[in-house]
Amino acid sequence: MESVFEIIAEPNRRAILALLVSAEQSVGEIERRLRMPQPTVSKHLRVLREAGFVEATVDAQRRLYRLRPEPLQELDAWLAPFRRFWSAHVDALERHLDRMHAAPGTKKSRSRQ
Amino acid sequence: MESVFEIIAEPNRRAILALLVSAEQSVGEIERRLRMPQPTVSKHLRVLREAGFVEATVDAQRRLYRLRPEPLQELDAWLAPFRRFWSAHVDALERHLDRMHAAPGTKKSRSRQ
DNA sequence: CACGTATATTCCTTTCGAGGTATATACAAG
DNA sequence: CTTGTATATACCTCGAAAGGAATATACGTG
Repeated sequence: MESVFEIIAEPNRRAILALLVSAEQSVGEIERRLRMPQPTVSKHLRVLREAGFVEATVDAQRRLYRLRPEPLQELDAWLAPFRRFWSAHVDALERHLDRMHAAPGTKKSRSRQ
Repeated sequence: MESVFEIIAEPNRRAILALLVSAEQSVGEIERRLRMPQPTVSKHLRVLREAGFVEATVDAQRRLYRLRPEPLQELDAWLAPFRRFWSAHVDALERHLDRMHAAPGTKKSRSRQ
């Protein structure tokens, strides 16, 4: 389970991350809110911790988990080239629609090129 | 393999997507460029196709695969809340550094609260 | 139609990760 | 020191997905 991508492939882990985005939570709180067995929560938290997605501070017997930004930023960076791609795509669509609007009756106007 | 996240968890699939971001490619081209056995390429392309990441057009015996934006946009949308989180984080860090700069000698200035 | 090329599919095997149950560890309080 | 609470870990089992090898399908050409 090397990569950021594998880490967030697991739905329960994504749920935990989504929960932590608002505020830090103890294991028990996560357990209750997500209705997830405690060992499951602990195991996923371990994975998230070792991958740098979360960090914990000790408060008596509790551990308070909070989000760390780096791995998600890495994911964001991975998306960058594709973002360029799809904005180009939207532009192309807009131009296409513009052309259709400019020349309305041209039924078989020429697909491709 | 339901989710977008599971699809991109596989490194070879990410490589294929990265390759297609510049231009459409035939299966053979992908095979050569990524030095991947042909059945492997075809199987990953199937997964990507069924998940809507790519589409193919037929050109004689070749199939030309190209990227589709939607699933990656979905991923981008999932990231949005976290983006808000980490920009807040950066802001907090900046404010913190500003304060340190303003009051330099205050060694044990008060952790927490 | 036979053949070559391009791609898809099938079958098999192996690996890995997730969940469940039980148990260990850590801390607080009486 | 015993008990209760909070969290972590160990062990086991199961399913799913990836890779390899072989084969099927589709198309073009002589």
